[in-house]
Amino acid sequence: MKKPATIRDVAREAGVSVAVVSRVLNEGTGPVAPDTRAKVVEVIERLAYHPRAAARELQQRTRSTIGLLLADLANPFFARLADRVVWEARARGVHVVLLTTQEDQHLEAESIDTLIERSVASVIATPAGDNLEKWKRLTDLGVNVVFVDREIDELEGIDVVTIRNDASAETAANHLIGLGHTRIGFISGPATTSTGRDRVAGFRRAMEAAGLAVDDELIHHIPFRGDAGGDAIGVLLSEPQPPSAIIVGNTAQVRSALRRIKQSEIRVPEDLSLVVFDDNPWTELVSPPLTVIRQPIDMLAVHSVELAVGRAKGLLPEQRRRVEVDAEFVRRSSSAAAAQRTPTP
Amino acid sequence: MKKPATIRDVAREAGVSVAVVSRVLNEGTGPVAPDTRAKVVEVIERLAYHPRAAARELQQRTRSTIGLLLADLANPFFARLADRVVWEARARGVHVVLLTTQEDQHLEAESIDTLIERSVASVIATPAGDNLEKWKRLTDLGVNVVFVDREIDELEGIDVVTIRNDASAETAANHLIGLGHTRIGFISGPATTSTGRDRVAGFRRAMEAAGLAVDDELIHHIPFRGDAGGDAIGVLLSEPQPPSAIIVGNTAQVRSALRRIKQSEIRVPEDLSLVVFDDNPWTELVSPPLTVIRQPIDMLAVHSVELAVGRAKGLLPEQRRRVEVDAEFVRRSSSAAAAQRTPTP
DNA sequence: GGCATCAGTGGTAACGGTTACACTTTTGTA
DNA sequence: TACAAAAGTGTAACCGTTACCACTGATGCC
Repeated sequence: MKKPATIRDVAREAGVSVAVVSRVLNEGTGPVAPDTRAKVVEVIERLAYHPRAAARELQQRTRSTIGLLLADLANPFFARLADRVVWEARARGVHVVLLTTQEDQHLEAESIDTLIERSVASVIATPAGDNLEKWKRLTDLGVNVVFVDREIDELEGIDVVTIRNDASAETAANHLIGLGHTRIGFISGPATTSTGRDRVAGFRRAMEAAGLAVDDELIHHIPFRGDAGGDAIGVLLSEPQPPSAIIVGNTAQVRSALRRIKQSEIRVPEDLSLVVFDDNPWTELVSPPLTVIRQPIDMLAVHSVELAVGRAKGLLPEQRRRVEVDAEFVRRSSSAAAAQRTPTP
Repeated sequence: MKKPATIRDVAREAGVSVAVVSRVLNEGTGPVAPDTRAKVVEVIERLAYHPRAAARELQQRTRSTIGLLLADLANPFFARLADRVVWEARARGVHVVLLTTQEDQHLEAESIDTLIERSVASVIATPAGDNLEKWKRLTDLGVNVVFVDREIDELEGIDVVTIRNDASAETAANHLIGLGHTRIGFISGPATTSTGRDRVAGFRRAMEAAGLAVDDELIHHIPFRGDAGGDAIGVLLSEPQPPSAIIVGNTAQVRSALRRIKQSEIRVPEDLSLVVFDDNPWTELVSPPLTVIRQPIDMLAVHSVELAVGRAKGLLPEQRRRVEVDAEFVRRSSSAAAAQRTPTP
């Protein structure tokens, strides 16, 4: 456990000054004679010298790291997003500090503080609650913030990357309407999140455009964590006039919703058509394979990293960006024509 | 975008020296009069002062951060592991830098360099290839390394946390043997990984103990990434004497294996019994619900963080630890008694 | 009353890099 | 040949924090 070599050790060993070593380290910051460079490189190699990130960050007041603040890694949607973000970031020579909020406002606030202390150049986040001042403080400090998947309307100066939530929900609804369904249930995320609201808005728009009434009883806003999906299904199915189709617009609740349906007598799609928001590989493995709105996670990752890194390097125009990507509608077997059944007495 | 306040700003504003502010910041490093403390705290609050992590790290030669080096976040097993690790780490006031290797040796080597530069106190990792000297260099530098899920035998001075892979495979095999299966296929991870080898070893042991021949043709070592699971299934099923049961001991390949089976005419469990290594929530949602070896991810996370943080604080005895946790066998409907069918002509 | 102890505070040298600037030496050009 | 420009190198200040040490009074104890 010998203490690691410093830049001065290298300089002494190579018979040059620290400035020269530093210039070798940071290509392009000044001229170095080829011979000298070779010599220095050799010594660096021999001493297994690694410049310490902390010292570098202290001097330059920013660092080549982006913070990734996600709601919940146990949710495959976020897990895959994280995977892609880490990947894309690395392709650009940038590292990622990962923090999770577990959808908790306090943890989110704490995490933002951490990111401030870490003086990251940019932050990619899925905001959970409102923590308005915290986010504002972060941006005031010059940290570039990119919201992905969700957003907070009240905040300015923040880039946003999302899927077209309203349009996606509209597509899903139109699909079911086209199949003859008139009573359609919708399970969404919390009304405090933009995704939770936007999807419902798109759903409403489709229904209204088709001249169908929207029964508020059939719209459920439930949290992303926990197992509220099953309960929501239970409530919907025990309505006096239960829906003949349900859209689960809350990615995290698909599993628990599905489990509840399996436990019941309800057959899919004969008794109930189902469309879910998800990008899980297993949606095609269950019976019947699910009709899904597939979120283009890769695109979300690419764009958010692009923005985060671009801003950090000052390559982008001042004007904040809003990137919306289309989700893909994948029809499988969980949605079918509405039964022509006579109304139950 | 005003530049953030420093400890000197706080000191000046509060009318004290920087030493006092530092002592307020780091409880227990020296006496501070109650009045003075209150005053300083007030100023810190007012200036929204956050000590810069970089400066702190430079001074103390370590930091309160652990590196988490995982193979593949898109794999739900690792994703959940990451989630738990981040969670457990935070509970101990420690942050996590996440890196992924995508099962690639070169990326792993790069990542280890990064961790050195970042001067993390500890690293929790799922080693991919051998990168022996890299790992050695890391430990030589005094970084505490904890391998989780997998291990590298040749390396000393590294803590290990795994499930009892051999025993789990043995359990799975015994379950199938007990159901009357005699030709059992096994799909494992790469032979270069300890999990890949250990599971096969346990399988062999069970077979031999039951006096059953182990046909090497029925044992497949395949990578964790990609879709080799489907191909392996294909090969197994087109054997002259196909197995009546298959254990998929490669978590990452369960999905692709399952998809292949769905595409075929084979019925589960009538024609083929299936036991898979996995801890995915969806294994109970497919038809039939899968018999699984459930890996106790929480335990893996708790123990590895415990070790990583404990070592960093010097709380643990020098002696390296090896923690093995039991996996849980969960019987569902994908495994059934072997058919008493007459051999096909 | 003298002296050791200690709470409370301030000054300042590290920590390990980067970088502005000064200083040689080489090269290019009139 | 002379002189300007450019290439190559070294010195030292700085980034923001902690830790060590020195200093001042107040308190305790014989």
